[in-house]
Amino acid sequence: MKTYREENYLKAVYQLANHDKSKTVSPTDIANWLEVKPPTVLEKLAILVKKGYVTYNKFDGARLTTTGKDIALNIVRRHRIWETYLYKELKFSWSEVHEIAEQLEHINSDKLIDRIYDVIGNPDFDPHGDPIPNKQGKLPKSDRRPLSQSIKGCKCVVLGVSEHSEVFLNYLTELKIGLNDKLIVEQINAYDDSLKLSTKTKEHILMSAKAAQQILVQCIKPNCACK
Amino acid sequence: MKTYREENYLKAVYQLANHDKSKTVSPTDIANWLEVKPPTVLEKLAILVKKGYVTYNKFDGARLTTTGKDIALNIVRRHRIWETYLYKELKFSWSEVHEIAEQLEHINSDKLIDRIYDVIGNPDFDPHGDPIPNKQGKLPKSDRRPLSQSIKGCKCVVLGVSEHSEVFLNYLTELKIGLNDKLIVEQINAYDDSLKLSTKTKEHILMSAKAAQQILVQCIKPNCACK
DNA sequence: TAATAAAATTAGGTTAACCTAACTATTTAA
DNA sequence: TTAAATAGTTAGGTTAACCTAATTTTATTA
Repeated sequence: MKTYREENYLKAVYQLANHDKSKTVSPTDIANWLEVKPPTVLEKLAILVKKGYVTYNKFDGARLTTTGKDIALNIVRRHRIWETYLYKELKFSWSEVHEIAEQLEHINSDKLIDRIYDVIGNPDFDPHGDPIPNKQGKLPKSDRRPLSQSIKGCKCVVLGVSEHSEVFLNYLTELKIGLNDKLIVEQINAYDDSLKLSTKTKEHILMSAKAAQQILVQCIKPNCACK
Repeated sequence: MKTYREENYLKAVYQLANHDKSKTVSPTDIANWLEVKPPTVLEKLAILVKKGYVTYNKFDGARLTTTGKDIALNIVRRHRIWETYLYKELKFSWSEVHEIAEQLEHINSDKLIDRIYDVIGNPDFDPHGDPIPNKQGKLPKSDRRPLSQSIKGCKCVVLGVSEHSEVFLNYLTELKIGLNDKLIVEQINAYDDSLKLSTKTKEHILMSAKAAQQILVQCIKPNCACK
């Protein structure tokens, strides 16, 4: 039996591991993420280890086993499907969908998920550009990297954002930058790495390196030297 | 803070009280309904009494206070809105909606409920004909009573069912009797109280008293002597 | 590298929500 | 009307999920 708490612990491990792949997932990280105290996490980790969902030791931190990852990906799937549904079908805004999806993701009905996934047209990506795992837990391929890694002259398409905060999303809306928009990097300021961009609708957009790090793009300029 | 368990206890008291208004709601009734043991119920009742949601004593059983009733009716509201939504928008069948709505009713987002209530067209009744309480916990008026109380010659409109089991609903579907259908009572068998009915599409339908007790109707024959 | 800070861990405690077993009070029925 | 059955209650126990405080490890930095 998987309770919603157990699901949340597994999802936390998954998300923390993916957020920074170079770092191990420590009990303290999980505790901060879930807003509980480290001893609570240790206790739960022991249970998850016993159930075969994670491995844990002080040096490698917590890692999901294959089974654990399957469960985590299924919750991520449900979350992203609900977010898309709330956004597209029920006309919720960017900033509202996450919190409600956090609750809805724990509703236990495959048929319901299948049904709403059909209604939204079986997309591969949610409205943030995040990939929706399939039923087998496989993520659709997408070659995304931060806009900040672009070089001058690069032409990219916006495929997502790595920050989901309201203030950031509103900032993008103001700049009229949205999913699937094409950006041309006109200039990169060598001093602070800020960018000058142009889009179809707007030219000479100035953007800080900080913001550019949160925008995920794919280069579509043939033979571009960008990484 | 209202947990989903607390919500379920209050809903149970509400439903048991409404199911048989002449009977008090005993700890054992609640225990059977929620599939827990009586001591568990007693314990929870003490908490609910302390919180001011119910009153309890051995002789009157459990009764909801005004506050408790407001909470219970809000859950009933959410449940019936979700059932209608699942049925009408997501094309779930009669027999599937209840179980999923049992989970969805605990999702805490007034905005979500408002949104889906709008989508289904702000109806007063759910697909079982059960009234949907408004936000203030007021039930829409409906004058319903069992078909079994009809007399010969009575003409009634079907406004609901008091049994929601799959087998019963399938039986009605077979007889082509649905919500808002009109029935004429041709004959009542004095021996076993079985009825002979006719509808627009079918004549001489035989129905047991048992089934007729579960169908809720309103008489639409002017000056009918039925009760 | 020794002192300090931070993280991991252990020990022990709380609360909610469940349980069984035993007992008491109330009904029901012989 | 008394014995048997049923319902209500109390006592005491378990587990999950949290906690704080104290201790041990590990990492950082002066």
